[in-house]
Amino acid sequence: MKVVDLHPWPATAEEATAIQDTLRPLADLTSPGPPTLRTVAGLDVAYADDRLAAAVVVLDADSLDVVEEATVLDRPAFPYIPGLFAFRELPALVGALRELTVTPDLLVCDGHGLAHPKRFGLACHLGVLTGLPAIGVGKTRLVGSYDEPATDRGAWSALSDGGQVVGRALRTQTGVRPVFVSVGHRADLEAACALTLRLAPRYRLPETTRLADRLSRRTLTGC
DNA sequence: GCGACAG
DNA sequence: ATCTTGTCGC
Repeated sequence: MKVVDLHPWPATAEEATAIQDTLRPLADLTSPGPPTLRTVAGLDVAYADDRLAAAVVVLDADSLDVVEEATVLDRPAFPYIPGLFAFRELPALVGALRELTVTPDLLVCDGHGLAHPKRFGLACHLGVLTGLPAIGVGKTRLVGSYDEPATDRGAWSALSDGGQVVGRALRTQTGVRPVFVSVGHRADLEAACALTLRLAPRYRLPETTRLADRLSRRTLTGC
């Protein structure tokens, strides 16, 4: 699939923050979500020493069967700084997306979107660069506070930061820790949570990110 | 100054 | 993210 170029690429944290400020207004935070959902892509990155492997796995939205996979071996493009995490993985992830022959209807990112100190996490960034609907599903919190959701699958509570609801703590399986869902691009919070639940029929994490995680690790090991 | 801090 | 054994529980 086609993805816009990433330049200019930041050399400093200040430049990276400036790019976030520039792109933030382009994120669509209120659309109802993809009208038709045929394919869904999960993205993840694995690290070893100074190398990384980015993986994208495209699933059939109904059967959750794998439709296509793509990987890219690379070096971290930026140091890890909370809030600027996206700049570390973006080039490799975009490279993997470019190799896809099918254009997915949704991107499921491991990390946050709106639930970010500057309201522009990885899910927003990838959504804007690709133009595709994107949501963030994080394993841990970056910003905000929340009440512990009820114990049953589907239970949730608002994740609030700076007097604003930036996401939800969503229980995807009864009795497991919640995941943190936030809007990325072209899909509102309600849709993002419904999609997350649909993609996580059996485990805490969506099948998209579980499969992308597996693929990224295998790629790093087998080379 | 002291914590908190996606992956 | 990654380093890592056994162990508690369904």
